[in-house]
Amino acid sequence: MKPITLLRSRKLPVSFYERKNVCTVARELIGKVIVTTFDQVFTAGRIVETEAYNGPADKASHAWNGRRTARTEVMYNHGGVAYVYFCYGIHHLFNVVTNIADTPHAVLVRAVEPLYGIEDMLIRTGKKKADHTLTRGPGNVSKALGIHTSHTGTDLQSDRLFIADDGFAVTKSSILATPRIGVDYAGADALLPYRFILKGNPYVSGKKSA
DNA sequence: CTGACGATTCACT
DNA sequence: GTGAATCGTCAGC
Repeated sequence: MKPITLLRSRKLPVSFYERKNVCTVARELIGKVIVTTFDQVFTAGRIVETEAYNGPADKASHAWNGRRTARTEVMYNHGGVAYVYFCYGIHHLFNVVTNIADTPHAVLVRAVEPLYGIEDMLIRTGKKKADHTLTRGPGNVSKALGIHTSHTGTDLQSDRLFIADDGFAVTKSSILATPRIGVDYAGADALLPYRFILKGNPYVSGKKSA
């Protein structure tokens, strides 16, 4: 079976995303495969780094204190849709909405390990060779996979953008929880261990994977 | 309408 | 380690 066909048959169900603990979803997304087929180009990568954003209670979240604006409206969907937004005038960041409708939780995908379509990722990013910087960091992930802010609100049961379980085994001890990156403004919430990484994977962003 | 700034990245010192 | 790039979003007037 072709990889794309196999992956399409193993999409994570809506029930995976609708669970109420956003950290559980963020942790379990480690090792799963994110797939895009925009413009007939098939690219996929294994998720090796995520961050959880715990809705109204989380000062680092766009939905902190119940903020609800045109941009964040997508987060109030039920779990299992994409939330993509534009940052620093340059970068598109890809998130997965979790929990039930009206509870604006989300998981940011910060890094993946390229699996398919590496040539196309090089074209999209303008890089010359496929090293660990290709899909390290949330801006690069979106760029390599061709994800754009226009994809915000996309249902992850779609064939064009989804996440699948290809059977890759991740042991609990190989996942590490650390504080999140770039959220110093969030005060005490910046210290919460809401970032999950696959220990030792070269695509994980930041300095040493501690 | 205006201004300040960000869930970042990359080139350069 | 430091700073520029670059523009949509949002709070405040």
